[in-house]
Amino acid sequence: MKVKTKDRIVETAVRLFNEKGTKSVSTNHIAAATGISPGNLYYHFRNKEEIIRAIFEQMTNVSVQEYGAITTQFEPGTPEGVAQTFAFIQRFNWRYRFFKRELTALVMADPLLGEQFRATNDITRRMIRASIDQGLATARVKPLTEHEIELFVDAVWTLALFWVNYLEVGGEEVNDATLARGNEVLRMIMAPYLNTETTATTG
Amino acid sequence: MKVKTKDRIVETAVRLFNEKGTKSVSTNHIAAATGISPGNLYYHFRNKEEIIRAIFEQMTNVSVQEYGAITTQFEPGTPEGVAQTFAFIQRFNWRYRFFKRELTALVMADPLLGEQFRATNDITRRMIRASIDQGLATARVKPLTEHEIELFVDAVWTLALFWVNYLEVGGEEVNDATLARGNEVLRMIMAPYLNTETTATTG
Amino acid sequence: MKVKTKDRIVETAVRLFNEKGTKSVSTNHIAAATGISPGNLYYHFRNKEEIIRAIFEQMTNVSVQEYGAITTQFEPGTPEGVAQTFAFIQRFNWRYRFFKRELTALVMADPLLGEQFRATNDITRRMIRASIDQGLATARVKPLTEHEIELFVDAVWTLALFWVNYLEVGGEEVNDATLARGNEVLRMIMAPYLNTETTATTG
Amino acid sequence: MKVKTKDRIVETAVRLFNEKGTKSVSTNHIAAATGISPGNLYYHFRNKEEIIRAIFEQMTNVSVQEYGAITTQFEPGTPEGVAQTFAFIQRFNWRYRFFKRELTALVMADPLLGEQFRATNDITRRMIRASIDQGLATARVKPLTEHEIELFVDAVWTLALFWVNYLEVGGEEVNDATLARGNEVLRMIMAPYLNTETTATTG
DNA sequence: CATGAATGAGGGTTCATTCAT
DNA sequence: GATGAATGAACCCTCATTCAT
Repeated sequence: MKVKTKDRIVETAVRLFNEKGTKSVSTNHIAAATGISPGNLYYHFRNKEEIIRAIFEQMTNVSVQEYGAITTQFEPGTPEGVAQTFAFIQRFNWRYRFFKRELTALVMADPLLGEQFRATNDITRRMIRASIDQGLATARVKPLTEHEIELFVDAVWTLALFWVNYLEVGGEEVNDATLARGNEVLRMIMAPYLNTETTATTG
Repeated sequence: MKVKTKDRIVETAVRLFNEKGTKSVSTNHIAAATGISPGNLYYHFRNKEEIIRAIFEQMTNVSVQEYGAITTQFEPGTPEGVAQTFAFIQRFNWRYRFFKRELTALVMADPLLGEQFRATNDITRRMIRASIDQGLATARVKPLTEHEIELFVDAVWTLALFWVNYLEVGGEEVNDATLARGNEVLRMIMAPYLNTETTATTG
Repeated sequence: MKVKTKDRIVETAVRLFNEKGTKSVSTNHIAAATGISPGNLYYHFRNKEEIIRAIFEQMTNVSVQEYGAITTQFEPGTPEGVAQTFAFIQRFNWRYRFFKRELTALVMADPLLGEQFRATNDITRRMIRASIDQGLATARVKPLTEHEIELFVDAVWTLALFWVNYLEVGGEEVNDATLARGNEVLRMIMAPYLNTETTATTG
Repeated sequence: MKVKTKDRIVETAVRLFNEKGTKSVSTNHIAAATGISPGNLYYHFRNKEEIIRAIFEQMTNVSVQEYGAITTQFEPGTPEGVAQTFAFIQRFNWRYRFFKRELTALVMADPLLGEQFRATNDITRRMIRASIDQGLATARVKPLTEHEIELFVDAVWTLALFWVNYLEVGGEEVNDATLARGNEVLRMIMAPYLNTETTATTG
């Protein structure tokens, strides 16, 4: 079956947005790069914001699917599970890097997108929280107060969300090596709070 | 002495950029909000990019000055020094929040600015590194390998750079309480690597 | 028997044109509101102008039919006949109000429509003239010179044509009461030229 | 002193609107016909609506000035005064004919303009009313009930407002002769309600 | 130093219309 | 009869920038 025009538009938009940023990419650019007329683009999307929202929906689908795949292979909360998840998040953030780069601006400009993002963000936080709780239950994680757990989630999630940005603004190339380093940083943060013999390396 | 027009332009630009983002704020808006004519704005700055570069220079000056003030009052590497520095960085990131929000885009659009930023960024990394080295020398910090030190710098710097962004994208208000939480997160990351009796609170 | 698609298009177009004006209503809007595809609309009508022409034809049919019905019930030229006719014209002008509102523009944009309208308009004028002539013949109307008759037709026809517009531009609601007032105005104009005992009220 | 660009835009807009209607005349057309760039047009007016509002303001000024000039020369309420006023209104309606043609649509599309127009319209109605009251006081006009006065105002004002439209939709040329005929119609309506020797001719 | 009118390319978007299915 | 994706010209409007005064 032929690839739908709507999907081609989304795909092209992601590519161009990653290359030049949403503000520098006009709908006419997207149309031209997709090989369609401006009118046709507006047949499929009411406006530019809707394209971005469609991208975000795609992101949500991708992350649900891929994260699901990871959790069936690796037990969440184990070092291997954490490493795989972190690696996935980085790949994801790189694939849609314009989104994280411009996140605040996008969310400020489109409240609807803001709501959607916050909802997804909350879910993710809760998943991290659940992983930690499981670690506590199985004694893989050393005992922590409620407040400490919250701080821990913040630490982990900040790192996961912004590692790619961190590399970019520092002028470092984003590649397997630098992404793997992010995972090492994560392990270094977590290590002191884990019980003994969990020191397998990944990457 | 009267405030120079050039400075008023920069000040106004920062405010408007923070409110609406650089792309949504036109040079005519800035001129109008400053209370001058568009022509006059272009007498003081050759183009929009130059205004942003001027802002960045101001940022550099401010950070050198204020960080200098902190280091004369608090010994770097001590918990209090770290807390004060972190707090300053957060205030700073909030004051120029548009800059961090759009960092990648700005840097991509203006290579000159990119170089300047990377230079400053490197200096900051080296300062963090120096703090840790001093901690190792005074045994406040537990022994670490070279590689671990690097990872440690990454962890600390990622958090310091993106804590405000993290709050913003999570829909949390940026205020004293949430900024203080960032410091707590930082302390939690650092604590296991410090020697004993370091439990001073900040706020 | 099912209502024909062509008729449903016309009906929908009249409604939308009345609501938003012909220029603000696109053929795609009409198609969507009719519940059909744009392609299908263009199967039934070659272009937008043809839809408007079809509406005008409907208007002609409606007015012939309804005016015919009135003349069988009420003798033309009698006060009751005049009142009924005036009331009908007002209902008609309201039903197709977009048409009178935009008349000049429509006629200027589509010469064909212009010709059709002028033809109909002439017929109507001649009908009014005939009524007056009959009134003169039956002595219901006081003697008038040829020139006076012409002026009389102008007065009556201006009022009949534009009463709804007059209400609209004055910000008055168009309803039974305001339309009835139009008839009173008409009676006031005519009264001095009629012979005595004709003072029955209508409404 | 050179004619201001802003005034030239208004002047050009009136001409083009009269020729083709507001919807068919784009801001780019106006700019081109004025001999300026699109950007410059938008330097002087924020949008198309504002141009139309500026035209309306000009109309208000013109009518105040010219009507004032008439009332200093001719006593209001006298046949000559009425004739002069009617003639002025017709010249005025012809000069800004697009406005009356599209009045309802314009007012529907721009509520601000609607308010302004209604305000002006009310003032005019009150002026007509005052003329009649004066006629009653000086016994130039035969006694009338309050209700009759209201109807009289409606009759006169409908005719004055829409005579030009009436000519246009009837396919008649608008010129001195046809405008003079409008005055004759007006006289014919008024005559029966006036006392004796009023037979001055105009046009 | 400063004004403000002016430019013109380009942005997002709409729309009448076509055509393969 | 009907669908709906597709076209491309045009529309309203914004903006960085220039320049005569």
